[in-house]
Amino acid sequence: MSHPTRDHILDAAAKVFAEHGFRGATTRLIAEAADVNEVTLFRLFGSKDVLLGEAIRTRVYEREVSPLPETPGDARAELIAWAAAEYKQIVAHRASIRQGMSELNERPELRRCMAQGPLGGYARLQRYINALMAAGRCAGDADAVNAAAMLLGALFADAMGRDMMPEVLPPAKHVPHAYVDLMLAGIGYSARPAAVRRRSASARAKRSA
Amino acid sequence: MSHPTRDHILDAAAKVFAEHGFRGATTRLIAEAADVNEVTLFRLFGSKDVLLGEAIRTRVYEREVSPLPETPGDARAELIAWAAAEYKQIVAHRASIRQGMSELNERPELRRCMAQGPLGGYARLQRYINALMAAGRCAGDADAVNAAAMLLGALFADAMGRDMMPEVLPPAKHVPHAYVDLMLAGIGYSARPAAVRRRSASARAKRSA
DNA sequence: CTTGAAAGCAAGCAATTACTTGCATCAAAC
DNA sequence: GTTTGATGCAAGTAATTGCTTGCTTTCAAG
Repeated sequence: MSHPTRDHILDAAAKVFAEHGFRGATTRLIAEAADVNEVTLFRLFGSKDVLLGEAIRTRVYEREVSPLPETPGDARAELIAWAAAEYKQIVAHRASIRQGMSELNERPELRRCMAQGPLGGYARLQRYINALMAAGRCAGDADAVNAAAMLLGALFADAMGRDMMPEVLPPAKHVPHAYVDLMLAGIGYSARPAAVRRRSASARAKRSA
Repeated sequence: MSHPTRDHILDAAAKVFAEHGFRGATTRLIAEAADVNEVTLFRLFGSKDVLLGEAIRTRVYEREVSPLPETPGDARAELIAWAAAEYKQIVAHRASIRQGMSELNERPELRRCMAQGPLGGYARLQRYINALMAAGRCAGDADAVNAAAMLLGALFADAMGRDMMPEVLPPAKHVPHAYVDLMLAGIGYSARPAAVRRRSASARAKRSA
């Protein structure tokens, strides 16, 4: 290739990183994957650290955030759509995410940009659940932090674990609605807005313990 | 040290692996951590692969399985105790687990022994939930696979994410009961055995969507 | 056609790493 | 006291890796 673009090289670098991790992503491997002379990497980026840093930042962690309405309408449908989008992204980047997490000890500067995406997701979901609660559409004693952590955690763990042990997980197609429904039931959600609220199952379980 | 034991070296190797991963766990680093001459490693184990393989297998993935009764009694208490034990183990080994997951591409032979522990947990939890259902103590349309995946997934993701973004997660002490209560509420659990079952919140949500 | 910037290519360098070899040391078994 | 077996130590080897250098090729703008 006579005019390799920065983008082209960054794509290749991100791919090699996803497969082999930081140490395993040698400049020779990256050059080969980009179909570019190794020297070009150094001329364009200066060092492996800079190249991989930019690749990881721009190709993995600067993901678009999925939309979730500020004021809940059909909560189940909205949450399933949102969860499906989040899940899809995590699955798509699962290899890079695994590598990134394992690199946290040795490259702590990545922590902030790694946490950025997930943090946004948690915050958005918490706001949404709080809005549901404020509208009287779920149990009054529901905890948005717990519920958001549980749903996003389940999505994350599912995406990470499916490669390793698909047989104990729900079928991939059911993932978003399976976890969303469980979470909604967990916070005592009812589809009818402003319906009369009973004590939630959670409250019942707690009281009787 | 004049008589370094295999165990001592394996402990050190597992520790170095947890911090630096497979490639980063150089034989020099391991020898230094074990306070042993590097040559001793090769005399005792033959190669880095064998040494680290045994270290990972015996120190990380051959974890004891937490007990969960075959026939549920006080389900909330039993599940919280079990979840707390599982969570504690995941947290304790979180660094090694991260490294192990990132190494799956390059050392697929570890997959089986890596999945062994989690698989047992999922299976055990699924059986327990099915027993709850059979006893009529939760919604008849509950799905043990989904519920088990959600609870264990939340515990796993919480343990993995807490280093990176503790601020969006429940306080560490609340983790077991927070997720267990959400899951129980999600499957429509009631503490009273053989109580009259209403349609679960999950079923309500589904029907109205 | 000339020129200049950017890419390729071959070679190499210094550091690291897995692993080996040869020898000295030391402690306990006989 | 001597043997024996395991360890430490110093040195070295071959391969890998990040990065550099010097030179040639390419290609489009002027």
